[in-house]
Order: sequence, then structure tokens, then C-alpha cells
Amino acid sequence: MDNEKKQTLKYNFKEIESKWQKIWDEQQLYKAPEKPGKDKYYMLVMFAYPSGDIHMGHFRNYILGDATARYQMMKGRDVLHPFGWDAFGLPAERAAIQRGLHPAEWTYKNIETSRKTLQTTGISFDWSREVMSCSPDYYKWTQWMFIQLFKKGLAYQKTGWVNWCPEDKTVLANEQVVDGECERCHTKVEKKELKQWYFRITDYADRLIDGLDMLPKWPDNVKTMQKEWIGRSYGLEVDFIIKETGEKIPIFTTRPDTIYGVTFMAIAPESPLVEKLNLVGEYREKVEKYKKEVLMRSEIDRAAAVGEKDGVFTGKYAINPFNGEEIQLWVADYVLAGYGTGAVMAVPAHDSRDFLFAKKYDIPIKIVIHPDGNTVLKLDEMDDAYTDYGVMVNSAHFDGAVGEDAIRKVNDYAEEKGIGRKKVNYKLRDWLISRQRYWGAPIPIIHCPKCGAVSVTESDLPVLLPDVENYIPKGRSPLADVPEYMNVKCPECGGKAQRDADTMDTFVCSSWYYLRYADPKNDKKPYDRDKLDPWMPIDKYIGGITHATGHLIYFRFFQKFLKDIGWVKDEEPATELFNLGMVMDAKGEVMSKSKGNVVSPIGLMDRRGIDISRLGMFFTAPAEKEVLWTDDVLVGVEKFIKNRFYPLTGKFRGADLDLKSCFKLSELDDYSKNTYIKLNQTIKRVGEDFDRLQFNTAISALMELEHDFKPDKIKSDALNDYIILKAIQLMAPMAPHLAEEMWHRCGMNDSVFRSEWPEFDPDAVKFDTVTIAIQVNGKLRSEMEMARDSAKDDVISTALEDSKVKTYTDGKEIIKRIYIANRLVNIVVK
RNA sequence: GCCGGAGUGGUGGAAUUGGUAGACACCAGGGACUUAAAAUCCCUUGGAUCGCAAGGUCCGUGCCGGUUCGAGUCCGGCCUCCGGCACCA
Repeated sequence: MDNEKKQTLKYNFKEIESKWQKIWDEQQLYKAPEKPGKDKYYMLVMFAYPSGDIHMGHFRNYILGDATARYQMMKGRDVLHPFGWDAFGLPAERAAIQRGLHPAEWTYKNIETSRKTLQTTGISFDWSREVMSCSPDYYKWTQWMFIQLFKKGLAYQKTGWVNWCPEDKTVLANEQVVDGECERCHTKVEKKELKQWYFRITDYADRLIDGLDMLPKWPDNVKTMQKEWIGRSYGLEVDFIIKETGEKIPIFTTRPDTIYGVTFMAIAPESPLVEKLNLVGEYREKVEKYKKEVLMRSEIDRAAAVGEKDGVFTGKYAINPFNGEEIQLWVADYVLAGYGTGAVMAVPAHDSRDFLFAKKYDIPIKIVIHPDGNTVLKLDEMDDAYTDYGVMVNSAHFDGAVGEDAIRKVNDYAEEKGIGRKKVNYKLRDWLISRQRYWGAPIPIIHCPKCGAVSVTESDLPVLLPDVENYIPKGRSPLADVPEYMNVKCPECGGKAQRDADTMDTFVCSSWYYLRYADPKNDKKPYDRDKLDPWMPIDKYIGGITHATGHLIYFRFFQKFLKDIGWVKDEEPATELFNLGMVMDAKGEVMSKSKGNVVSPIGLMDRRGIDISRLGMFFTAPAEKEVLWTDDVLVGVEKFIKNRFYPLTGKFRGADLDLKSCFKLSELDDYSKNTYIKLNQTIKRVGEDFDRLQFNTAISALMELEHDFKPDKIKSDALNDYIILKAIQLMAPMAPHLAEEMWHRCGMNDSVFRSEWPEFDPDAVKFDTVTIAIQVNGKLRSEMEMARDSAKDDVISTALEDSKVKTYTDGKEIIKRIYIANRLVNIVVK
């Protein structure tokens, strides 16, 4: 080989990558049409929070989306593959405080840096549709969304006990409290009683659960997590009566069959029910003291104290409406104010928590369920409650009723007598969306002394975030200290009024961004349905599992609400969800700036090239698995590309050929035929692998193909070139620059991404001779070559002739002959 | 505690519905080329064992049992790890 030729085959990734990025950009290769044709593909990756620069986790996420988008493009679909920035949020404010920068400045700087990195990766985003949630032309519509919810009564204010982060000095949603700590700064979360804004997501609880059954392409673990998070349970609400006053206190139970075993009642200390008891004297003091004590306990302490129960007796008694029995009324920490009615009927014999409590305070225990007709529970032998279903005893006319049937009978009786009603309860709480912070979308509400809370007139949107001088959190929104902002006229009566000073949780911003991509510049409405509808639903949504019970519930909620008010057509936003695995450092630790173990994709791409970096990431593990990153994972693919795959262009002969045609097997010599078959098997495998995001095996398949393909042995120029071009196409979604360069070196003029994705020749996906394994009694003993689809009898008689097989079958009786077509024979002898 | 998921060579991982376990790589070892090194190429590479060799034999997918002609895959019981929930009545 002469020097000149060697030179042209050197894989100069820097030159190749920058060249094609420039050309693709000029050609607007990734620009999605305003409205897609029939065959559309909406490829969505979760947008990014701009904190510094993109890291390896983002890189992995986005190359998965990119390869999918390019693959769909080649399959002839109109692809929407947009990107944007989840740009409001606390870290920007913290940076503002620490560095004396405006949060906007910090945010926009990070967006610049991150966008540049992403553009360097050559990811096929349609940048003309980029959105930023902190920009007024975006948050205008976040505010519009709020107003629509408000109009329907789904955004409302209420006073209640909320999670409060003393460090960030703001309230947090339940989802933002992890193990009793603020998920951002890990400070212990406190409870405060405050008036806050909520979205009535609980109205959608049933649809959020039931909708999961319409999502076969969502991973089961996410669906299970959402179901448990929403926590639907069916039960009975029973009215207990306060003895003194005759007032009713309803309780919720999922075990109505244990109602005759109630020996006390317990109320949550912070429940308003406690007030209703009108306690006086020593009991009032005791209960007040206890309540204060409990509120001092942090979430962590309360969580850690599971198993330890305490409470105080109120001196009051309640009456069980089923049997008229008088029971003690306690206040106890283990009862949650926010679930059910804030009060429980306690059945120590059949509930472990009630059992512990009753033992501790010497409250009677009454057995009303026996495991079955023959087993009888004995109180002095019990060291825990019996909580399984069983036979009702000591329960008046219900005695003998069993399990779910028993529950049904008790429920019916309660409804008939008017002492209770069937009820569904949820663990899910309404979504607390107000934040006492600066860097968020202002809540578009004006508080008027006469008219109350009034929404800002839609034509006055956006409510612009004003500049403030001081971001230091004081426990109220920094906006409250800006009089020009706060003091406005009431949109209804024109009188003096004040704006709501709070901003919205950033999860509100991210609950609808996928809709804005369809029409990102619209200043008349959030989007035009004519533009949105043809793209929806999202065909594939790729992101981390961390959002399973947060964002992925919120955005489904928004979709359902918008469907109800006629702004979207689908019940569910995304047909398929894919959770990618995390990228850790070599020791298995999460990469973080403070640990100094962050591997930057930009450095990597600079040293090894974008396509090698992508292939290394793809090859090292299946996409859903965690990856421990070292540059070592690149060694194999780098050698393959540099020494094997890229040099294939040097073997191209420039034949005149039609890529859509097939070769006739009968006209090929043995080697050519086998290679042609291998090619078609590879086409089939790679396509199937792409469909399930299994890029690691797709690369293996291409390595095998290259290994088997020896151009020197291929006589037909057309076949030789055909194999090379198809291999380039199969590689293209994973290594775009490399493939494009090779494609053009082989004389193609248009982009490889506008070429048609290879289809396999159905006649050529199987060899016409097959290797059949021969087992005797299930153990592999030999193998043989047979014509494909040979008759069963022929295959078995050939197998029986095999000399190795004979040594195992001689002199033995053959009881069974099993043949699995084209794969295996099993001879069973005795 | 409850609910998911996983456990395969020295390593990352293949095996799409029960049908030849370990594809494809990495690492390691050996060889070729070279004055030498790097690079490149070729060979070996689950364990044990027999054989000069060609080639056999036995064991082997966390552990114990089961179903089946046949189990990494299905069933029952256990162990370990990871993730989620965590007093939800």
C-alpha cells in the first residue's frame, strides 16, 4: 500500500467531526417540519438543569436519544428531537448569594456553557425549538397554566402543616423531602403551619393510577412506584360518637371486619379534631404539652421511632356505633393528621401498631378474628397482633363471616344503618407549589381586601420577575420587599391590592415543556394545537429513574388536566418511557464536583473523539444499567474503529449498484453467500437491538460482521460495496460523524441520514445449512451439518448414525426422539 | 418490615418464546514483525481431569429442592446485593 493511500485512511476524528457538524448545520438536517407527515416520531430527552456544564450522565442520556432519533430519521420518519433548559430553581439563588451574581446571569452563563458542550457532541437536537423555563416568553405560559388550574378550582390556598427547610427558608413538596431531609441541602425538615398554594392533583388520583395500565411500554418498576406513591386503598369510614357531646368523629379503616375489636381511638396530635374535643383542666394541659413535644420532633426522629409509640389519654370516651361500647380516646403520635380523617379506630388484637400501644399503656385487647375455624388465638400467647384475614368471632351477628366476604358484610351493614360509608383513600397529597424564593415563576395572583385572591388578567401576562437586591432568604419571598412589584390594582374592582409574593415550584415549569416544543415561539398562546396534535404523544421519553414519583407524575397530571380543558388530545403524554442507568466513577461513587471525580465529556471527546466516546459508552453496558466509567472502556471500540471499520472505505471498489436490491443466493459462491447471509442477519439484529436501545449488542453484531467480511475473497464488486455501504448505514446512528465521512468517501452525495435504513433480505437471514446439536439424554454428545428445514425423520436417522452418538445408544432402548427444527436433536435411551 | 429488580469466567457483559452457556470486548499469557520499544497481526484463555496428539470425560449460571427428554430461563424454599416505600389505619 502506498503512503498516500495510508494517509487517507487515517482516522482524523477532529477534522471529520467539525467538518460534518458544520455541513449538517448548514443543511439544517435536524430541523423538524412544522407539522409532521403521518409517520412521525417524537423523541424526547429530559431537559437539563443548567448547573455548570453537562456531565457524563447527561452525555449518556442524550446519545441514547440521539441514536434513536437518527435511526428513526433513516427509517423515513419525521423526527422531533428538541432540547431545553429547566432553568428556574434554588441553586441559581445560592450561587447568587455566594458569588454576588444575579441568578439570571449565573443561569444564562451555565446555559451557554452547556449548550456549547452539547453542540460539540453533535447531538441531533433541533435547536430552533430550544426553550428556557426562566425566560418570560416561557413562564408567561407557566403562569397561564396556573390560571387555568385556578379557574377550575384546581389551584387553591390552604393553611396546613407543611415541610419547611430552615436552611433554604422555604416550604417543600412531599416529593422534595428525602429521609426527612431537604433533598437539596440535606437539612432536617421542620413542620410549620402556613398558608400555601396547592394543585388539586388528588382529584386525578384514580386517573393517574388507572392510566398506568394503558402504558405497556413503561417500565414496571416506575409504574409500581407511582401506584404505591398514590397509594389507593378501599375501606370504610365509620362515625364514632364522642360520649359527652354526641358529636361524630369519622375514622377510616380498611379492616371493617375487626370493628368489634376496637378498644380505643387515637387522634393525631396536630389534627384539628383535638380542638373539637374541648378539653379542659389537667387533660388540656397534658395534651397541649404533648402536641408541642411532638411538633418539635423532626421528620427523621419520627421516622426512626417507627415501632415506638407514645401518646396521652384525653380523659374522653367515644362510642363504637356497632356495639355501643365505650372506648378511651387518646392522642397519639403514630396517627397521621394528613391521612384519612386524622383519627383511627384501634384494634390491638389485629393491628401491630395498636398492639404495641395497648401493651404500653395497658389498654384492653379483644380478639375478634381467628385464623380459621380450627385455630383459636389466645391473648396470653400473643406477642404481636394477628393481622391476616380470618373468621370473625365475638362480633355479634357477623360471627363466622370470613375474610373479604366479612368486610363486604360489615360495609353493607354500616351503609344500611347509616353509621358509615364506603370510602377510597390515597396516600397522595395535594401538590404544594408555592415557594418563598426569588428564582421562579411568579404566582399570577392578586390579593384584594374586597375580592380575595384574584387571578391576573391573561392579557397582562407575564407577571415579570422584578430585580431585587437581596436574595438572602428570610422566610418570606424576596419579592415581598419590592413595593413596586407588590402594590397593584385589583383586576376586578380596581381597588388597592397586593400581588402574591411567592413563586412556583420548578416542577410546575417542567410539567408542560414537552408541549411548548411543538410551537416554541408562539406569543398568543402556549402552543397551537394544530402544530402540537400531530406530534403527540411522545414516542420515547428517556431520563433518569429519579423522577419516577415526581416529574413523571406531575407531567401526567398536567396532560390529563389539559385534556379536560381541551388543550391536548391524549390521556397520556408519553407512550414509552426509558430509564437509563447512572454513570459513576471507577470506584462506583457518584460523580460530583466536591469529590473531584467528575469526568467531563468535553475532555473525553477532545482526547478520543466524539464517536469513539459514544461507542465506548454504548458498548460497555446495556443502557438501563449503571456504568462505572473509566477511559479503559474505550480501548476495544477504538481499536475496532481505527484499525477495522474505518479502513473499510479503502476496500470500496466504486461499483454501480442498487442498495434497495437483493442478491440471489443461488448466484453466489459459497463464501460470498455466507457473507451475504451474515450481512442480513446483522441488519436484522441491529434493527431489533435499536428498537430496544440495546446498543452494546448492536456494536457486537457489527464487529462480527466486519470479522467475517474479507473483501479479498469477494469476487463481485457490487456485493463488496453493498456490504460496506450497509455496514456504514448500520453504524450511522451510533457513530454519526464517522459514518457520514465513510459514506461520502464511498461516493455518496447526500447525507447517510437521508438514506434509507437497510431492510434484511428474508431469504438470507438463515444459512441454508445448519449445525444441529445432538443430545443423548439431554447431554450434548455431538453435532452435525444438515440442510435447513430437513425432514424430522431424516435428521433423526442421521443423528442415530453418528459414531459418537452410537457409543451412548448401543444396546439401549430408545424411548423418545425429540427434534427442535434446525437446532437440536435429543435421543432419550434407557 | 413491605413491595420491586438482580446474582453468569479474572473484568464489562451475551444467550428475544425452556433447546449447543460464556457471543462481543477488556485483562492476562504465548507467538510474529522490530536492533529495541510502541503500534499492529495471529494464537490460547470457565474449572478440574485424561491424552504425545487429534480429541475425550466430569463439574459449572448465588444455595437447596422440584417440574421437564432438556432449566441461566419455569415452580417452591433460602442467602446476598441494589432500588423504592417506610407508622397510610
